[in-house]
Amino acid sequence: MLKEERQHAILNEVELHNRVLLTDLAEKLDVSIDTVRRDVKELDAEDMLVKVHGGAVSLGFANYSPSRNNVYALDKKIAIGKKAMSLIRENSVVLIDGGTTCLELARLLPANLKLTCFTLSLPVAMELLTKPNIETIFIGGTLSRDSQIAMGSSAIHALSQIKVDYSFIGTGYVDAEFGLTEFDWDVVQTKKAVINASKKTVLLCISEKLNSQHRFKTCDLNVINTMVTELEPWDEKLEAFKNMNIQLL
Amino acid sequence: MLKEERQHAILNEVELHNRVLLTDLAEKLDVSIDTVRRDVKELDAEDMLVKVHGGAVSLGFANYSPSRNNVYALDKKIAIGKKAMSLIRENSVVLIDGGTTCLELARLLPANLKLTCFTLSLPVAMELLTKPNIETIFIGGTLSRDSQIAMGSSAIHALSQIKVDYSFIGTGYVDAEFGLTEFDWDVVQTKKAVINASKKTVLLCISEKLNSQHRFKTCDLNVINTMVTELEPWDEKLEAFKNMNIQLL
DNA sequence: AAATATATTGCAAAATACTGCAAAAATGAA
DNA sequence: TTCATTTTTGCAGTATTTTGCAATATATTT
Repeated sequence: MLKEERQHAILNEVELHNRVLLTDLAEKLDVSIDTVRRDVKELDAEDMLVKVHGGAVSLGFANYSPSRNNVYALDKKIAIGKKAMSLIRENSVVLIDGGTTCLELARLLPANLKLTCFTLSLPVAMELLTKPNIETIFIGGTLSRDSQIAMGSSAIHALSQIKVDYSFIGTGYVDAEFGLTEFDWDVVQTKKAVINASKKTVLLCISEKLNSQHRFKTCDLNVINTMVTELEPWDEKLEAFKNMNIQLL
Repeated sequence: MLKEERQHAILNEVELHNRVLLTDLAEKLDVSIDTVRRDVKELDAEDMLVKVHGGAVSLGFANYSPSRNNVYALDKKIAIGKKAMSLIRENSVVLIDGGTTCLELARLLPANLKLTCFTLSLPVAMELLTKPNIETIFIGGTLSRDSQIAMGSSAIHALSQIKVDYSFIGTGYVDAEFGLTEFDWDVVQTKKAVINASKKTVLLCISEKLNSQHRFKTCDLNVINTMVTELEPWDEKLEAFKNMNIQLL
């Protein structure tokens, strides 16, 4: 088989599936993984696809995936995502909310993890679609322009039909006493529906949001099962949350 | 055998198969491999084919590029989008399907147009969110990695709950006799649901797809109200579609 | 921190390409 | 036709490219 031929086959696979694993390509094309890796490297240099760890994604996809250039406190959010990852078991069913912290969690999901994943967020959905082993189900609804999240009655109704093992949610504000609060009423309604749709709810939250509040209340802290922050467990900022029935990560 | 004759044979092979191995050519033409190599080298210098390590590929094969591919039919699709735009009235409720042609329509929607817009397609949804006066509602469901579209029973159920003024759909293949067909069964099911959810259905279709067909049938042409192509109304390719009850744009 | 998966690097074997050369074939003028 | 000239062809030796493997480094996952 000609090298050019093989590279065409790779491009076709990538265009068709948007993301492919090098191991799959090697098997399908019946060459060593080194050869596929070299091919993908060349094609990447020619801007025919984008090489990623373990595989390749199509240009179209790489362009849709939102940039995280100006994400506030990115490293903290990555740290939170990594901690939250430890809760996810293979073949479980989870829901990932919108927001940049939840998006980081979606990014961190390994390509080989088998998972069923619900989401309300367009960017999260885009990210999940790059993972070959994740079945992604989008909860439809009216899309909010600024948060790029499905909301409204149809989203709430769709959520009422499911029960996931874990949901990972963000919040605008959190306070040990007042619980989770938001700026936006519709967001509150949707988050309530998310919490109802999950056996366990995990709150992802950077430390800046601790002990802050706003007008509309999503829920009390005791309905949250786990709170994940980037802080070490003994950090004093977490003091107020310690003698509540919440697992702190 | 004359050299010229042999080179013609080589070109034929290359045109026919897009790729040839020098070893195969040498055997088939019953000359040494050095001779075919020299022939291929000459043909390459004359830009009749592209010589590669171990063989040769046709010009089309060598120039293939997914990104360039996308801009290829872009003008046609933009033309179609503009024509389709003329059907959309302010404050109406429309549904825009997935596919690159429908995405062009979404791109062309003016920023000041007030509209309620349903869609199943992630890229279309992203695009619609950039338009300040369009209310976008995403039809949820299991997302297909390939087409980035919501499909499956939940999408179909959600579609059963709505009735839009116009739906704009694409198709894999269309034939005057066989109607609309697709490669993928799930896509067919979803498109059927889309058609049922709309008062009027508009098919957006570049001329390359006319008179082609595949395994699974979406619907007959008579359930389509309007077909939009980039062709002029009097184009002969449209002849077969003219005495059906379809508005041609 | 350990274990696993993926990447990179250098290397050697195999396949392919290039060079120069001589024999064979074709060409063309006497 | 004949013979010199040119072109074409195949061969042998040498370079280059491609490929898979192993060792090492890096990244990722547990």
